[in-house]
Amino acid sequence: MVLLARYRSVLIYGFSLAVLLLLMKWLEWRFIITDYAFEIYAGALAILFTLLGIWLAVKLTNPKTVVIEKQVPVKSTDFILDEVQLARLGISKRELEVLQLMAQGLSNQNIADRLFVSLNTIKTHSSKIFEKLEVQRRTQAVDKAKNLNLIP
Amino acid sequence: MVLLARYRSVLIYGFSLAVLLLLMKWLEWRFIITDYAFEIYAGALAILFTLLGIWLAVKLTNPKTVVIEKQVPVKSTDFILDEVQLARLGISKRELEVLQLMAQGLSNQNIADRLFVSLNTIKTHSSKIFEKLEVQRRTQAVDKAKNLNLIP
DNA sequence: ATTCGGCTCATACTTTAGGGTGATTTTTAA
DNA sequence: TTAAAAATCACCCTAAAGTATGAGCCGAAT
Repeated sequence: MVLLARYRSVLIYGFSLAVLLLLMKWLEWRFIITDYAFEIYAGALAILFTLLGIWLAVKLTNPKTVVIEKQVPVKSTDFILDEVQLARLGISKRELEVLQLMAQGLSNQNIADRLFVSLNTIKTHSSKIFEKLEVQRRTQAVDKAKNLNLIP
Repeated sequence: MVLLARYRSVLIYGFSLAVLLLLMKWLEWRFIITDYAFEIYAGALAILFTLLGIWLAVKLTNPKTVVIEKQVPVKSTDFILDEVQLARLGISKRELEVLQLMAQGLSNQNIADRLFVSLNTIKTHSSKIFEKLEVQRRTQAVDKAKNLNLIP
């Protein structure tokens, strides 16, 4: 049934063709086609089938898909670490790691557990981070680090 | 000249039509069109002009455009407060204010000074914020609030 | 081989943050 | 106007964060 619906246009076209040929036959019987009338007949036929062809084409043509890029504000998932800043401030890999976890709201104890080191180690890292970022508190560090593109 | 280019297809069609009519005239002169040959002639004409019509339609039809919105990440400098979330969580104006300053790395004492209230007041606000955001620390609160679009 | 930076850990101490409770005063909305 | 919500503040106590200092370990560079 889907096939029938899909090729409905083709069927209609075929049916129309048959009807037209019958019509032509009838016209042939009805009038004697004279030489001068032939061009008119052929012209009418040409126009008719041209229109039929156009109609058929329009019906069957698949719509061309045009991709239009619409600018949609998306929370930029892309983050590019500013390694220049990182080097400039002299922040080590481990310190950056701590900074990232800090930004996620983890306590020093949490971070220590996560990295399998002692609480004191994290405290030391934190202190160095604060020194290098020239801040006093972790919330400041996180804020500044985000602005400097050190963390997402 | 643009017009000429635009309607080139139409011109070609018209030219083809003229050529075909001439051909028909020549054929007429060449052979005596007998009754039995007429249907074949008409059929060929029909098919020819149908194809011509299809070709014409395809050439002239403007492509049906289907707009597909492609999400392009744009760095969103703009921040729109999610008031729905704010209402859902029951966070008051003052609390949001405190939250914003908290996100900037200010200590409770700093915030108290900034808002001309006592440290205890800020502590109370903080506690309520943490309750409503279901967090334990200010760093968590800031992180969560940013994800919920409560603060920039 | 030795110096140096990075990572680790510890102890001691201070400051800040956070939890709990209770209370007063505005402000807002029914 | 009156009840509810918001904002204010205090006191006490605990937990977490931050400061200061010293030290051992290890790998890379000189």
